[in-house]
Amino acid sequence: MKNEIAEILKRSQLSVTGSRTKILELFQEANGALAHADIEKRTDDSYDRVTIYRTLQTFVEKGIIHTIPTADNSVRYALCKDECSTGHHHDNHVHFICDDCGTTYCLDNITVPEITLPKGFTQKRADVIVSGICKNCE
Amino acid sequence: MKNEIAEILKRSQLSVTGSRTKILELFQEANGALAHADIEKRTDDSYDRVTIYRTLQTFVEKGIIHTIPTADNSVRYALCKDECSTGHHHDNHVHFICDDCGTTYCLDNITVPEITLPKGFTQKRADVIVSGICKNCE
DNA sequence: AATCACATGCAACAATGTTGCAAATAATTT
DNA sequence: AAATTATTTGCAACATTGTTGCATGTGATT
Repeated sequence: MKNEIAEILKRSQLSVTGSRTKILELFQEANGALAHADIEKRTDDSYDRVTIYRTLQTFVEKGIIHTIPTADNSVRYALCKDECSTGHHHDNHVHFICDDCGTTYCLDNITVPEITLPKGFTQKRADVIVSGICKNCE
Repeated sequence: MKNEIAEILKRSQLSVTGSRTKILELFQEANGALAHADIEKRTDDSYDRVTIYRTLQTFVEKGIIHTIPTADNSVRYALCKDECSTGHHHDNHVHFICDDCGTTYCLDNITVPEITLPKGFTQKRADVIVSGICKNCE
């Protein structure tokens, strides 16, 4: 719903614009993560490359999306679930990247196991990146 | 030791050259991970940028170093411990990235917890990226 | 020492990301 | 509803990062 998207933007004190609405829509449709290039393709060059970069940056800052670490140098973004934005939890994520089709899944229902760090280290965030073959490619 | 480094290279069927020796040395000195840019700096532009790219690629292929997933778009590399090259284990790594100084630590002594994936997903590799404040910056 | 295979450097290119600024659009005020 | 203000966008220019082909140089092999 357009209205829902507008609400999300306003809640983060962002102006409701065409590009932001469209990009948020894309994230809601995609049930995986998106890279900058994906967004460029799926918007048919309606928006400037720079605008997309800035929109993604803004969304990350506002906690609407989060980045997913990858072993190659391709940054991917995914929608944050509610817990992300409320901040009432450690920023923990489990992601699965398919070696075959490249799709990135957010496994939100899986909790990140506790990790005991050496003395002197303080944990702020933990990401688990599992790679292998996904359910569509097996 | 130069000899030890030469041994590592020969074992992987690689010619022993200046750049490879130097870059391997850097990894042994650094007790963290290195990015391409770090290596460029620490070699004082003695080697071409392309050579460094290719050397890193080769090292990854031969299992001498491995990449570390990061949330920003900076690929980092770290030396593989013996288990990496022998291949007798899952490719699992726990890394710690300091938000303050940016140093990346390989926490080899910490084991990656088992993660139960949804049906249809097959795990090949798992990386845990913990970020926060390291022992030097606390 | 000569040959062969491989590694390197250079040049050129491609992709990705950043910054400043003027024009356009959204939000706010009157 | 129009005018003002604040914010966002697009363009241009640039910076960084990574890739490829090819001639030259160096390490390995005989």
